[in-house]
Amino acid sequence: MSSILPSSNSYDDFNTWSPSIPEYCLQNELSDNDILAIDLPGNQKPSQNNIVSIPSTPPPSPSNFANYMDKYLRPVPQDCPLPDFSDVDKLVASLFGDKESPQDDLDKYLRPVSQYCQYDDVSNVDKLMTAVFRDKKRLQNSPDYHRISQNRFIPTEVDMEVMQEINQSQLEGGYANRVLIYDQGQSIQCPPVTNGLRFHQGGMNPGPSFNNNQEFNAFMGYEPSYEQNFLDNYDFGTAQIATLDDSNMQVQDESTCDFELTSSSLKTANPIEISQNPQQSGSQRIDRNEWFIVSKVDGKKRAPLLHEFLRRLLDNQKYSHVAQYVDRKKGIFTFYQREEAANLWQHVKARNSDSKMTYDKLARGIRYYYSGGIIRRTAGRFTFRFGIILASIKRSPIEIADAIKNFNSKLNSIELIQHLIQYIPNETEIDAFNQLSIAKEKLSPADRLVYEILLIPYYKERLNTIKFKLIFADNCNLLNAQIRLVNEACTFLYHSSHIKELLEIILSVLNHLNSTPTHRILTLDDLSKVCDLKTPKTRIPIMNIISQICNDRHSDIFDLKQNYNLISTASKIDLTIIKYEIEQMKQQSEQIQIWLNKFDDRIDIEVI
DNA sequence: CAGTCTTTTCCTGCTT
DNA sequence: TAAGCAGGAAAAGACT
Repeated sequence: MSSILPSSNSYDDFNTWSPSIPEYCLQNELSDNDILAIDLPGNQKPSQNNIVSIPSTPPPSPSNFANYMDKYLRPVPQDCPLPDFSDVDKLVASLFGDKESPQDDLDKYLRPVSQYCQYDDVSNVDKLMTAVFRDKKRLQNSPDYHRISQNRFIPTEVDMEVMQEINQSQLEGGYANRVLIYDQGQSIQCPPVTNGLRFHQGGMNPGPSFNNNQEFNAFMGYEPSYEQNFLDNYDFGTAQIATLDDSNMQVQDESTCDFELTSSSLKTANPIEISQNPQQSGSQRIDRNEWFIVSKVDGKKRAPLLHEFLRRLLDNQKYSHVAQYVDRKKGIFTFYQREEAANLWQHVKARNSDSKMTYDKLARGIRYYYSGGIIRRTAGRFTFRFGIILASIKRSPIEIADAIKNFNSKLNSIELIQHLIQYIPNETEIDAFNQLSIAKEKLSPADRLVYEILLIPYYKERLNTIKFKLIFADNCNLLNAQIRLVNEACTFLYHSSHIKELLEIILSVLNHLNSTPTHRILTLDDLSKVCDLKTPKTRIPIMNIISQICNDRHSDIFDLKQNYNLISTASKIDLTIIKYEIEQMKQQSEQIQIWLNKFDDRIDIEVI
């Protein structure tokens, strides 16, 4: 595919597409006094003689711009359309016994993600756009800037000493300086030495080096649980994929947009909030609504039962200081602040009483669950373990076990199956069941269910097969939705002339400011780091200059905002995770094929 | 209003 | 020895 950008190295070509600073001056009728550059070769001490006008030669052209564009924003291959999961039922059928359906379908649906969409880092562009919009806003509203014409702003604070200070502190360290001087001596020095960007002079030129403060993809709290030995423990986790949260897709309204100008505001764009603030005990407000259970049948709200309260407590990071899972997979949890937990329970529970709830009483309530198998004993202090939830299931243990044996996924919810997988008994427990001293009829419902399941041949494999069957379609649809979104964002970016324009401006400015021949040409690789750069003295972001140029000459770039949602959302999707999930699903389906072949009594296998 | 379920309260004995 | 745990007994709130 041909790029809209010139591939030639010639400055002439460069001038035709890149708005260089001198051109910018010329076209805006600015004099040499408006914008100057300091050119200081080597460690030469600065003086007035070093202040020269911007060289007439434009900055070197990033000759590989087009290549970078291709590298970062590769188009979607035309011959590989997105998968359509509309016939996922057929696919499931092919996996679970319907030999008419070709097995190839699975490969078709679970192709490597690289075949659907190709991009490396949408988030870089996301950050850039954020910075540009942010500075535009700041330009318009900030008291720190003074509007000198319709679209021109200068810092209100005149810092006449900035030149000397920069000369002293920067040049001793061997940095070259470029200072843009706006009107009467008001100066913006760029690039700064803060944030790790240094412009080395002389000798080997390593080019700009940046802090290695790579943003990590916050990704809505996803914790990748990479099972190395998943074939051993058969635990097919539900695909944990980023949920498309609409609330995070909204671009802030112009009138309420309030970006901070500190570099940390970008680093924490998508924080995972892990509160470390312990709740004060006693009189703190407890929002009961937070704890209410909403009935699936009639939508009525009610206070939680004790075991429901415990689940919610443990699932809420806010209360991690009160109680936390020691081993989430096994359902083992510990109270860290017992009286705090009791206090919470006091305010949340349905039945009222004048007396104070204590941990002792709370624990007695928990111990009542032992007999039903909802919670089991552990050896640890203040430590309990969840058992199998049968409270909300009306069918008998024998019915449930029967459904598992016959792969009846309609009679088994994914919650129950996951739960059963979670609490598959260990060797000791299996031995205990084998040497049962009491009649099986006298077991608790939970124990009776485990007892019945243990009698089923290949019960672990059956449970995992049913689980895979139950979540496969949902997983496919979720993956598909996310891939589609990334794909759309890639396509948009690749074809967006505004994005190209923006990137060109940024690269032009940066290369111009760093235009001595020995300096490495800045490329798209460097763009994401540019967002945080500020002048050391006046703390003016580089992006401010970019914004100003956009404001003055390319205001149509701000139209990008209309499509910003798409890029912003897509940039939060981590393709690595999607790739991992697809790979997992493939492995699982292969494993299930093996299992299905060994289920000797594979009778009445129900096909969805 | 009775019956049921789920705690709540209090307690004794046992264990760590 | 104190603190925590186990579980019996009875009562009580909430719900059906």
